[in-house]
Amino acid sequence: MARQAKAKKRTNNPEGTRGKILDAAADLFQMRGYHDTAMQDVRDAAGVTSGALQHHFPSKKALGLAVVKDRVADALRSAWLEPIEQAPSVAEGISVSMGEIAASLDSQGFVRGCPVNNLAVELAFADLDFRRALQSIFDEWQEAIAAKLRAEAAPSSIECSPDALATLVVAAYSGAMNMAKAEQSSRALEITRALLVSLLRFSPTARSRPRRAV
Amino acid sequence: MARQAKAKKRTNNPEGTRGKILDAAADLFQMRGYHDTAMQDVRDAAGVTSGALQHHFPSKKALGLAVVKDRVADALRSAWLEPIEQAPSVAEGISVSMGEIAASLDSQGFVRGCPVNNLAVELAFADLDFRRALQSIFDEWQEAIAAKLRAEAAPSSIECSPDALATLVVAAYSGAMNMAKAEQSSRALEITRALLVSLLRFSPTARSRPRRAV
Amino acid sequence: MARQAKAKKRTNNPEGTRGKILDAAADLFQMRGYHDTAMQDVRDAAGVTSGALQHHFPSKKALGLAVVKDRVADALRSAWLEPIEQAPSVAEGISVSMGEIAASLDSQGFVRGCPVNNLAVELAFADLDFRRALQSIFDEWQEAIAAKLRAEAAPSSIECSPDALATLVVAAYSGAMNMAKAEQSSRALEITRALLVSLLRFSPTARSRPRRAV
Amino acid sequence: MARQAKAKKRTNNPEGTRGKILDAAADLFQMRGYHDTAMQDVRDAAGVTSGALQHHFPSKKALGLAVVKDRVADALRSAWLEPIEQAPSVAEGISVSMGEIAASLDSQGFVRGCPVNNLAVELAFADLDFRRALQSIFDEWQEAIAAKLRAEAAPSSIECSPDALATLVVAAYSGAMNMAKAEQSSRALEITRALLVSLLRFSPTARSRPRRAV
DNA sequence: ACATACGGGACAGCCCGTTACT
DNA sequence: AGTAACGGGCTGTCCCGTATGT
Repeated sequence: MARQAKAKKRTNNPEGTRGKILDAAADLFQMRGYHDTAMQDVRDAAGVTSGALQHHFPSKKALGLAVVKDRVADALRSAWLEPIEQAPSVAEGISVSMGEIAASLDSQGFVRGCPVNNLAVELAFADLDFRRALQSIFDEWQEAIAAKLRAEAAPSSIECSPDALATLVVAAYSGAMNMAKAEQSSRALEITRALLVSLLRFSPTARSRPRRAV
Repeated sequence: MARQAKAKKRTNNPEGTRGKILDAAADLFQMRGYHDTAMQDVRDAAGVTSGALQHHFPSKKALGLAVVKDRVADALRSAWLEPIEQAPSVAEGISVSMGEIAASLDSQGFVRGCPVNNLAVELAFADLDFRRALQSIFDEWQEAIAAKLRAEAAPSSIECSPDALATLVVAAYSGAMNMAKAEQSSRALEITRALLVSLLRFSPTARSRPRRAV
Repeated sequence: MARQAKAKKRTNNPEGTRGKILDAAADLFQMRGYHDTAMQDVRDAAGVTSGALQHHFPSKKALGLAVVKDRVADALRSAWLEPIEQAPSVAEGISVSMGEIAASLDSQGFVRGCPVNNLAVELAFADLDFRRALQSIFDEWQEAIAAKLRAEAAPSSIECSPDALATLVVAAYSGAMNMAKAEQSSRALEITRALLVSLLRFSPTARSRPRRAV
Repeated sequence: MARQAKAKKRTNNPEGTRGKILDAAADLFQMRGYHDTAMQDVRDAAGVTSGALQHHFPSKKALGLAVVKDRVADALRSAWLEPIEQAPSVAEGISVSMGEIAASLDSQGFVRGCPVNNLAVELAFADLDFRRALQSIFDEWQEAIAAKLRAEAAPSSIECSPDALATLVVAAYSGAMNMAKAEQSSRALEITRALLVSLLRFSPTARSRPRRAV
């Protein structure tokens, strides 16, 4: 995953100082949280000096927001948005996304949690700027799922509107990730994936059989 | 000669002092997070001195763990475990719990998030002791729901086992709370509540006609 | 070593709380120094509570002075004063004292230093009360040696007066102990002992043939 | 023309700042001891800010070790090593060194003790790093004297080897300084100086008589 | 652009002592 | 006599940000 030939769509100038800082910061923020990460930790992890760090990010908050916008958002895109767009159905897209995440958790051996979640829980209430940045990520996330759901044939009932279902999907995933973090296991993630998939297959939008949830 | 009445009188009240500290800490940890809360904030909020605080909680971590065990666990019990036990069905229990939480959010006007979630996301990965304490809360939570589900007649398929459903419920709630925190609104909570309830009503375990949710 | 039948010569009331505290404090002060020893360390080492400690010694300084008077002075007496008094000559007395101290250092495997020295160096300059207490110990020490020297016949030259020689002996021992502490070895102590002994044997005050050192 | 014009101007002077800190720390450590000196005292005495102090010395221990290496060692050099090297004989070198030290004590009116001694007694046992640093100072000290003794003609017996004599000299001085500190007087120092000098004059290196110590 | 020096403020933990209580 | 609660204050360290220097 490090220096792979295949470039991301957005050119992040991975060789640059800024990129190294963002990588290090994204990693530390996800692992230890924003407040428990000192700028000096970022500095050390990125292998740059305070001056260089200061040059690119005038404050810790600026760095945090940049991480949200330039790293977390991208991570979400590649882990969720793209798989769902390219999948034949929402159910399969979710299955793939969550499956791969769970698999990577298992291979890693530990669960650091979802970066969107982590930062949202830690900062959304206290800081308006972070809230806005994270909220727009959540919105984009739900909208991507809802759009795909809408594209899947049959009209849905009010209670099971695509928007509502999308919210449930994101919520269930987020919460499952929290639980996975608390128990350092992919168990909750796998269970949630299975239930979510079967729920979506038999949701009102599917035609094959009379509606039977799960 | 004047000695100013007996204003000097100090009254020992260990349980009271301890309780005040825990209350203040639980509040601050939920609102601002663990790392962003200074011991001095706790001290001030509780109206105690450093000495008293030190006496009851020798370290910040000890205070944090005590908050988890003596306050967060209790909050979960009264907000989730008891309503579910006393409700005629899981669906109704969940509906009541989440409904009341959403209602209190609306009346408050802001969303501080679920204390279990908040601490789990911030601390579970980095600190083993917090992880264990929070994990046992998650376990208890799921088990309470699963037990109630098991008591609701019809056997379920493997995928829809009471345990799995319970995990989904907790995950969906947790994630919805995260989203609610990110957007400072009870929207995600309400949507998740509605979907969860309808899902549970029509799940294999339900046999008779749906009952009215709160 | 705990509840042994064989009592020390001086009855220190080993069963009493006060004695336990003094023993623990003397030990800690010698090992870690006065300022690096917390009252709580003393409390823990002595196995008593803060209240009990407070009851016997109203302040840390009071405890320190009590240690000087009730423990350090006694230690000096049994390690130096008595051996010298009972020895046939000063040279032999010194040889015995320093030899035994060096031997106990070797068997212990570490050098904690001389308690008189340690406290004098740490406290004599800053605190008048400690200075006085320690100074009187130094005085007693020198006087005991000088008295014995005076009793050893031949008159001495001015430069080699008994008082001066006694000062040199105490100084050489103290400094050797410092060096022993710095290098954690009895080397300096042994060398100093040997030189001191041969010096005293051939000093103007000695008249007869040298006697065998212990 | 006051320096008021460019009040904002801050001038970087790393060596100067570092030196000021070391000077202040060396002084305080000698006067009040290591543990009784707060970093804030150093900060205030040096007239620097916490940030600057932290930048140059990341911890109190680092500062302490730097003081030993950059100040105490130098002080020893100018007070002992150089006088001895330049003196015609060891005896005279010692006489000069100790005499000047005693004289400065008298003119000061108080005795703060020998910095090597003070730190060795306070820290050598508990801290390995300090022990090593101080031990190497003691070694250098003895070696300088021993080397000069070796250069002084006649071969010596084993017991009165130059190394042994050097150890005695250092020990006697150290201990005398301890006593001087305890009684706040140069008395012990002067006595020790006189005895040491006369001892060395008649030491094996003198040819006139068959070896007879003192 | 990057690197070092510095400013000033906070934070968690500790520590000595006093006071209520048994 | 002995225990536990409590009162304040201090200490070493850290941390974020700015200024200087190259």
